[in-house]
Amino acid sequence: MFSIGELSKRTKVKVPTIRYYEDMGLLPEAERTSGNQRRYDKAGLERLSFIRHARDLGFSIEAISSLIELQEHPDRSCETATDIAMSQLDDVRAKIKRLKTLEKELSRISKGCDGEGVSEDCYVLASLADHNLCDREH
Amino acid sequence: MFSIGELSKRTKVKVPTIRYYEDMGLLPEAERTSGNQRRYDKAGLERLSFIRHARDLGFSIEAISSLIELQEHPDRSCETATDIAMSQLDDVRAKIKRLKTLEKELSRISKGCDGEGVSEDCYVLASLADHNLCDREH
DNA sequence: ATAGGGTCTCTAGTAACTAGAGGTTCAAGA
DNA sequence: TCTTGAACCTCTAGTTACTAGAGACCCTAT
Repeated sequence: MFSIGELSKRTKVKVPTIRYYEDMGLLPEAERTSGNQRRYDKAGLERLSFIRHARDLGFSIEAISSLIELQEHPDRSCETATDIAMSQLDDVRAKIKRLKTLEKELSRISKGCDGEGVSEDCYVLASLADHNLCDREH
Repeated sequence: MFSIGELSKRTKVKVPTIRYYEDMGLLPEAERTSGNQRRYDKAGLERLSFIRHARDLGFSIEAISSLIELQEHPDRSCETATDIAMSQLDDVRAKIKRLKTLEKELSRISKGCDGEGVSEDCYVLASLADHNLCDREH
């Protein structure tokens, strides 16, 4: 059994965040000492690692809740879990696509006036003001 | 002179968002009719288009504020504006990199069990629980 | 026994909006 | 000119996923 601070160190999840996850129902209510402090065991550690990992992958708290529920009622869980992961994957792919467009535009914009000379009008500001300069819609 | 609804239609920025931008100081306080309704002109339209475009590119409200201030005091503005754009570009590139890693992991996870048969243990849940299955740190 | 670091709860703040309540104004048609 | 209803007004509160702070209490090592 170890304290919340210890759990925090091992999982790299901050202490208030752990309490927040408990409030949100992602973590079960922790056991307490007689002095009301939370104590955790290996199961708690694993559960929190799972959550942390899923958050790192961009799953929302809500999605993680579903995943955890599936874990606890494992009848037909795999398909739904796969669905959740795939929709997460769609999101990620859409974000990448969008960001690549932005990268293009931004690199064009930033290159505008870092040499000498062209200080009369700022190319950055002009580019932002005039959407027509963009290659694509966004 | 046109109403906030009209401005909203033309810029595709929602009405409450326009008011929010005014509160935040991104937009100057709008002129009002005798009945206290906001009225805008071409300058207002251009300013909001600028903001919208910059937001689309992922600039924070704070960054946009700086950009607007530079616009209004154009002495040496170009270098700072370029700096802001470049740091934005760095952010975008970092996000792309990170998302690509996630994409790989997620596509590996989702492929785990969409065939038949393997329903005993859910690969999605197992993958999320065990970070060691990942190719890289994240 | 006591010191000080860790922990407790609770409230409020963050970014960038969005939604709703309750009331007022504008513009078009009768 | 009057009326009606859509659009507008302000203000408060809610969203997501936390983070920060206040003030009080606990735990452990010396």
